[in-house]
Amino acid sequence: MSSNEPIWYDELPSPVGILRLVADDSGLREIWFENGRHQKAPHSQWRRAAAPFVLVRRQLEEYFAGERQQFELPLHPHGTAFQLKVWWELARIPYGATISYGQLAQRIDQPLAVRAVGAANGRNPLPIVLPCHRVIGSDGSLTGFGGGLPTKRYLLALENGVAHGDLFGSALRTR
Amino acid sequence: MSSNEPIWYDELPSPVGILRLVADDSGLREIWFENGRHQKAPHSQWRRAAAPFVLVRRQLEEYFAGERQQFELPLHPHGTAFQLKVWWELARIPYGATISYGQLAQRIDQPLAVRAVGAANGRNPLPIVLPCHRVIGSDGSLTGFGGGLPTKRYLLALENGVAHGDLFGSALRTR
DNA sequence: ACCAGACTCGCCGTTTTCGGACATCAATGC
DNA sequence: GCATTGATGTCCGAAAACGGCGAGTCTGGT
Repeated sequence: MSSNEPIWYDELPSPVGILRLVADDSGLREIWFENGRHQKAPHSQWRRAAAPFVLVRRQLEEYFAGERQQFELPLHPHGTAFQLKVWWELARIPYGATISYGQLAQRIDQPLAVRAVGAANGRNPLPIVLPCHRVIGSDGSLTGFGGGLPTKRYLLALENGVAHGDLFGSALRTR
Repeated sequence: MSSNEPIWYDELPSPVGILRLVADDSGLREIWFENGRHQKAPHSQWRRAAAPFVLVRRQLEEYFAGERQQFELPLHPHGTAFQLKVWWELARIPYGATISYGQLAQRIDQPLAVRAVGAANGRNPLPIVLPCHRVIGSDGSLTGFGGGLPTKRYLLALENGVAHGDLFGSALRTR
């Protein structure tokens, strides 16, 4: 049956809404956006606790304050071999940069697996920390984000030092 | 990914061949027949140990010596809800008795789920202890057994006090 | 000419769906 | 006798559908 190992969760307010954090003893497993796309209820056997998330909380707060460009956290995302390959490649996109899905496909040596990369991106269990928001359409359009396009736009604006007030007024095209 | 909880295994010689025993901390999980149908190699992360199987070993030895008619062991079989229902019902078939797949289906209040019962029976992870060998065709034929029909015949003969020598000469029809 | 959209088609991993096969058995029609 | 059929849950394989794409074509408006 499923694992007996304990799973922890907690919530964290942020400029882009409440974040639900999930972790096990070996690292951070998931981050959900409140009202995000794959929103689901915490599993009944999970336990709420703040202690496992002290590091995560601090680094995310620093990130949103514009004071952190890189995360140093134990991560433990779950997925297929292909998905993990894509997700770890995300971590290598520099802060503030953007690449296209096609380029990302090339970087994992599967230049034709473009749609598959898109699908894997769409299931990134650790948004923000694994910066899937830095991947955009080859024509510069944002095309999609689990936490909603405004959030994607906000994160990119944040990383480019743009003033925060214009959550809905950015110059970045939505399409 | 999967559980971190330790899994133990060991082997036990018996009149019907070597038995592979698998257990976790909450009870016996599996018994395989050497050369049985769903024969598989022990998982690489399992650890071999004798201590968890002291009780199991003694009770099985007593059973094969004809000195035990009922097992008193912590069991922890894994399966679907339906399968567990079938398997626990097996434990209520008296020593030496036989019933048909149809009767077994009735006892779990699903008189039509006869084939499903057959399939569940075929996946009994704890043969001998959960006596699937006591389930036979409605016409008295043995019809099938994970450890081979001769073994099924042997177990039934043992439980009926028949002399052991005739492993292949029993009067019980094979079909 | 040029450009923005709308449309088509090929690409690929994952998910979903579907169809059989099973350690059955009783009823039916021939 | 004997083949057929229907009822049940699960597993397994195959097949199809489905995406946070992208390059190419076509169309219509300037």
